[in-house]
Formats: sequence, C-alpha cells, structure tokens
Amino acid sequence: MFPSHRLRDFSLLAAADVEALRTLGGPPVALPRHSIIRSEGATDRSAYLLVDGWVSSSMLLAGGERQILKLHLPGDMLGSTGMCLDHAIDTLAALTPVIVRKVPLAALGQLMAKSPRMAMFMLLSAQKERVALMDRVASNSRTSPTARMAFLLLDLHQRLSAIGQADHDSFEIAITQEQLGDIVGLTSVHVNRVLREMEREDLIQRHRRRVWIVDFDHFRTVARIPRRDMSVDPSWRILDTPDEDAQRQGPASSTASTAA
Amino acid sequence: MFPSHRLRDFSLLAAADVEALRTLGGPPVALPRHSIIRSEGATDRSAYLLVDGWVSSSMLLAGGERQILKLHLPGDMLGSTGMCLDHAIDTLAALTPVIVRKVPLAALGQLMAKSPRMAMFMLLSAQKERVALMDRVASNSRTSPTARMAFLLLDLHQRLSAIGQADHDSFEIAITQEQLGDIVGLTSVHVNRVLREMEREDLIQRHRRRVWIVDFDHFRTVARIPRRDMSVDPSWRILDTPDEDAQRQGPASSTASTAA
DNA sequence: CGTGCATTTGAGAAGAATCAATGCCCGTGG
DNA sequence: CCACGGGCATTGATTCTTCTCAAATGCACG
Repeated sequence: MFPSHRLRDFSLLAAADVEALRTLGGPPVALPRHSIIRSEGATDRSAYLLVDGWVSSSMLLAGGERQILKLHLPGDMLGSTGMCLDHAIDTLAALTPVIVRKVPLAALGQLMAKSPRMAMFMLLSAQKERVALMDRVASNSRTSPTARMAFLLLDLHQRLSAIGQADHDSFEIAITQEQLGDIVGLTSVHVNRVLREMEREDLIQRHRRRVWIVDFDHFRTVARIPRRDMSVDPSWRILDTPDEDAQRQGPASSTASTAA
Repeated sequence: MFPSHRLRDFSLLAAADVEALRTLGGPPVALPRHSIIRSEGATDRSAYLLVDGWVSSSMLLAGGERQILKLHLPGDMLGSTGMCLDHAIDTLAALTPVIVRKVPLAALGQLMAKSPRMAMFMLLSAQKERVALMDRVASNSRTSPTARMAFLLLDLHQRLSAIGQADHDSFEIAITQEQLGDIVGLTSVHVNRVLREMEREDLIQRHRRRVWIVDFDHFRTVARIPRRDMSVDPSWRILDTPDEDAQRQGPASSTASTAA
C-alpha cells in the first residue's frame, strides 16, 4: 500500500529496510475528511505512515489561532517528532479522506537499532524537515503575502510531482483558502485577494481547484526563496555493506521530497 | 573546552561518546564579532561545535531581507543540516566574539557508524530542532509582535539558564534590537517600541543589555506558546549495553535545550 | 571628547485584518 | 428536475497595525 513512486526517496535504504518500513505499521486505515489522527498534547507514542490523502500538522495557539506547520502528502511519515517529546506538539488532521498506517515509535526504534542504515535514513529525513521549516520561517516572517503564496505553490507542485500527482505545470489544491492561510500566516480573505491578484498578473491560472503556474522561472523569483536540492553525498554511504548494496532500489536521486 | 555544564544534554551518550565528540573537531578557534563562520551556498561539508559566544543561523532572501532562523548558544552544534544538502542553506555569523571547533561531517558519520547511540543522539537532536522551528513558525506567523518577543525572551532565558549564563529572573542579551527583529520578523524600530511597551506594562525591566522578566507565569501567557518538555523516553534506551551504561554521565534530565 | 554604532522618537504611508454581504458550486431530498 | 442548504469563494468598506523615512539622542570605546 506504500506508494511505490515514493520509493525513490528511499534510495539510501536496502530493499529489506523498505520492506521492514512497509510492514512495520499496522494495517492501512481509511479515515474521512476532518478526522483528527492525533491531537496535540497526546501521549500516545506512535508515528503514522501517510498512504493516501493530505494531512495537516498544526498547532492551536493560546489565543485560538491555528498555524499549519506542515502539509503532509502521501508517502510522508507523520508525528516522528514525538520521539523527543512526552506530549505531541502538533495535531494531525485529515484535510482530505486519508489512508494511514500507525507505526509505534518503539518499533521504529528497534528497526533503527537493527539497521544503522535505517537510523541514518531517519536522521536525514529529520534534517530535510528542518530545512523545509527553515524556509517556511523565512518565507512567513520576511516576505510579502504574494511571495509566501508563490513559495507554497511551488513547494506543493514540486512535492506533488515527486509522487506523480501533478502535471508538468499544474496541480489540484485539495484544501481551502482558509487552510492555505493557516500555512502562510494570512487570513482567508487576504489569501483570496492574493490569488486573484496573481491571476490578474498572469502569474497563475485557476479553474476549480486546479492551479497552473504560467512561468516557473519567473514564479521562483516572485517566491524569493530558491529551490533546495537535497544531496545524496557518497560519504554518507559509509554504512553500506556489499550484500546490502546489491539489494538497493534504483539509482540515487539528487532531489527528494521530505519524508520524515 | 566543550562546556561541561552542557553535558546534561548528552545524557543519552556514553562517556566514550562524549569524549569522541569532544575530540572529533579541530582545535578551538577564536573569531571576532561579525565573522562569517560559513556562508549560505557553501559546499564545504562540515559542522561546527560552538564552544563560546552567540552565533546566528540566517538566510538572505532574494529581496535583500535577512531572517535569522536560529540563535545558537554555547554547546550547540552548528550546520548539521548540511548532511542533507550540497549547498549550505544558512549563513553562520558570529554575533559576539566566539570560539568554535570545526567538525567534518564525514567524521560525524563515522562516529555514528561506530556508535549507534551517537546516531540516535543526533536524530533526537535534529528532532528537537524541528520542534523549536515549529514553535518559531507558529510564533512568527500567527502571534502579535509582543507575543513573539515574549516567546523569544522566554526561550533565551531557558536556554541560557541551562548553560549557567542566566540568573533566576534575568539575563544579558548579547545582540542588537535589529538582530532581535531579524529573528521575530519585525523591523528594529518596531522591536524597540515593543520592548518599551513591555517595560511600561511592567512585563519586563531593562538596564543596559540585561533584561528581567517580572512574572514568568504571566509572561508565558503573553507568549501564547507553551514551554516544551523534551522527553528521555526509556524505550529509546534500547541501544544501551551494560558496560556502556556504567559509563553514562549523570542522570537523564527531563528537559534539555536543543543541541543539534 | 569625538566617532560610530545603537537606541529612541515622531509623522505619515502602506499593508493586512476585520466585519459584513453576496455569489457560487454541489450534493440532497422532495 | 428543481428548490434548498451548507461550505467556500469573492467583494467592499473600514479600522488597526506595522513599516518607512527621518532625525535626535545616548552610550561605549579609543
């Protein structure tokens, strides 16, 4: 059930590791939109593999404001920050109908103990998430609403492309403008005005939930933040062993969307 | 030279690991204020141990704006996100005179390969950094300037306390108001007004660079974001071996400032 | 006792939120 | 097949917040 097109992210892993990850979790569970997969503050020590659908990781602030910290797409692992927290920091909510597999953190820990390569994979995934969050901080704190939206749309397009859910120049946005606002830190009213303005300036086109990006190079300059190319540095291959190498899946990709 | 008071963060590590970390890096190097330790875009594959002083991790956006992503304090490891990037995402700049040790990422990798416990430590450190960034995203995107400053001041006090560089209710801010603004996403002018307003409302007191927090409980409600208690879950001790246990440094602490 | 950085203050402009309606799409049930 | 209702999207008017620009003041250090 784990999307095969996501396996490219796992090029550091041996086939056995990938299979272990697949079978690690519980059975795939389907949940309707608006389901709360896990609430912030929860003490349940487990993560989740997102098999299908979109999930938000969000915090509810003391004043009642909601901030979406990460939009999770199929293939992502949810809730792995729980390994350093007694109480979950974020709420995992289904923004669309979803399918998830529950993964006890203890099981993940045992897997990492058995497979150093898996531990390294988890470390790199966490580092990639850090990078994504750093970009988000910069975008939300220091750029115009238009730039924030552009950055978000480009990020979504890149990540959806990686899992075969985007066209060359367009993709479907499965969430509302209010939720877009909860990501970039704007009200839904202002998100709407920004999107319309982008349309008027011919930066994007829209129809129903689908968005077309007219000129990627130009749109990237609007976003202010460059695309990140994740590395698969050979020096990190030190954990390889010959027989495990033989099992490796496909070639290493130079770019990969995040999966921790 | 690695501050001994920081060792509490390393309670997951065996003594041998701590010693390895200490001796891993190059010699301690003293640098003056405003030194650039490493520029964004750099391809040099190494991290740094911050022995003394304050360092900013910042990004320069296409429009010329600067965003500080993390304020690093003594004991922190800088630049470990480089392990998933070909080009450094952030610039490391000395905000005060500093002392650092360079640590090649390859050496870190070898250490992790030899010591699964060290790999787990690095993973947990990265996760803690993710949590800190998630809080920063929420604070900067969704709270008032006053709340952002309160959150920053509380975070600084907690982290400085952990390394013995803060009083019970006060600490020295070693950076300018403009740099504070680059963290919370405000102009220096507005930072100044917020600080004065906090003083007028008796939330804080100031003299020179020292700041007193009048009422911590109240100030935390102003900050809107709760303090995070990092966990040292026993289930993550699976990597322990008896003889390594005997070497462990001190008791596990339930809270720890970030160190990745 | 300058000199240079940093803080403080003021006035006005720009930006985003808020409040309040209205319009649109789509599924449901009569 | 159409009326109805609910969730979203869109729009306008107004208010509040924050930035920008500019200048003055204060402070530390040589």
